Amino acid sequence: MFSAVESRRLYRQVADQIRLMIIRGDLAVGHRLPAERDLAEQLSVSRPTVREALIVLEVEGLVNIRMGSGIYVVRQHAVGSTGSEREPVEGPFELLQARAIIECAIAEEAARTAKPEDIERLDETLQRMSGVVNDASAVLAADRAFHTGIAAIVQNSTLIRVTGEMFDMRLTPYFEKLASHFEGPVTWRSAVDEHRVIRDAIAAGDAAGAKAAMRAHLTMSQKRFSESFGEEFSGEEGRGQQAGPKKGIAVT
Amino acid sequence: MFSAVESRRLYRQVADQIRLMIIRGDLAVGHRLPAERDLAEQLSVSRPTVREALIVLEVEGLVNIRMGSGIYVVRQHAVGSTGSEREPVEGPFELLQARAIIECAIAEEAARTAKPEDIERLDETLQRMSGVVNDASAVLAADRAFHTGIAAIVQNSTLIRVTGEMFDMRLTPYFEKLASHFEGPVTWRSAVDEHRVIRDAIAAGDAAGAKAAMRAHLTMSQKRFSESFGEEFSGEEGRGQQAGPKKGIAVT
DNA sequence: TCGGTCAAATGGCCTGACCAATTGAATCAG
DNA sequence: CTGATTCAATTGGTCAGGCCATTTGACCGA
Repeated sequence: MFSAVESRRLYRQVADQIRLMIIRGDLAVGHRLPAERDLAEQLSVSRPTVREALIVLEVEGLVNIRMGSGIYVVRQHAVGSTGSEREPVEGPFELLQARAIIECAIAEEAARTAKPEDIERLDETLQRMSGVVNDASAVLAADRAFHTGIAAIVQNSTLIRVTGEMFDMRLTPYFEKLASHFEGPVTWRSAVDEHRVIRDAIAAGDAAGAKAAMRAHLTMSQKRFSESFGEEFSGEEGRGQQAGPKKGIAVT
Repeated sequence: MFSAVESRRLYRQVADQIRLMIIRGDLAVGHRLPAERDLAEQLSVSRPTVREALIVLEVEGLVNIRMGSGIYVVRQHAVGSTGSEREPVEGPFELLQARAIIECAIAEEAARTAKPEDIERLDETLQRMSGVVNDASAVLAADRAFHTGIAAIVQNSTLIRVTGEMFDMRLTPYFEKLASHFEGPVTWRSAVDEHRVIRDAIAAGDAAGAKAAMRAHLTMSQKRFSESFGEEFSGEEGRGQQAGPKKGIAVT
């Protein structure tokens, strides 16, 4: 649906066309594309439209644009999670399972390496989160900070990023709309308590305990999510996505 | 270096500025940005420049552009591996450490859940990889397939994607250039052997063994990477990035 | 052979115009 | 009074044309 709408824009179509030529190898890595003016003429579109298409491809990482020189192909396939790499669609339960596997491993590692200042930083996020359970956006930010804060103990920016991205993946516009209307202070307080258990295990250097606590937390989170999700679908079968749910959403 | 050059382009600066406003919460998720014409006036730039900046942000996943309606903030932080979310820059050793933590956890889980047809698929990737050790791009693809194939055993598309992305993160344009010129059949064969050990542990349902085998493989990979990296810098100190290396690069 | 200059080609940005899509207000009909 | 229709205003999409900044390669002179 979104995809169909998107592809109507001319600059997106031009980007798609050029991307296809790159993927097929017609435009080889390391080589230069025709100039913007030439592309515009060949494709019978305006030059700004070509520019816009090339910007799409540059952000995707396929090309490198150099002023005065030209546009160079740097990769044959898009990097990362933009565009088609996001398909097939990842379901919410898949996301939670992935988080369980990944974040448990990170918590385990964090328990082995944590220093007092790391624990202080975790405590700050806990304190902050406790104080904002009634503020939907602030509590989400604090929640995110706690999870990425555990990754930060390992001092690995890839882990921090992956943790943050997985957290953000749950915050699609749909779920964010739910959160802004029906947040649950009670469920957030439960989440804070569960965070404390994780914090304590990490502080104690108990790797197995940290893993188990994170597993328990994410399991509870999944349970809360499943309950609200099930209710959503059973009660709003034909209404589309604009209807509100009956209860607060699950929280980590 | 690359970052400094990039930020000179006005549309990139405008995108950076708007992104910052989104990250800070000045432009809240779900809300509409000012119109292109208004943004252009406020920022004292032309409207096409604003358009180009907004296209950057749309590809990054921060905004959604709707013709006739406006531009809406959909996320507070960029999704995936494009744009500023990549900063701070993730180093190659950080990436390997992250992979060790994440992929060991995935291998462990895979050993608990693998079925015979899963093992057959792993065997196919091993066989394929063995047959293409002299073809740089094909061996990389087979290598990637093995790693994502382990994630696929868990039947979790988030894990498949994260694994694939981490694999791809090593394949920056610089490293791809190295690979295309100086691949190493000997190192690839070592990698295949290490893959077999992982495969065998998974097939045996030995979670701890799978974890240890993956850890050993990624450790060896890191060792090979460190050796080639060190040689690269010591031998080509002032040449910039266009010089070729003296040896093959490390492989997983 | 090497360094400097210059012209051509390239991308970057701007102005102005017109078209397509959306939204909300006003009007009309039942 | 309520619901449907119409229309104007606003929005993004695309184009044409122009000029500026940067890069590259050819040419010339020492």
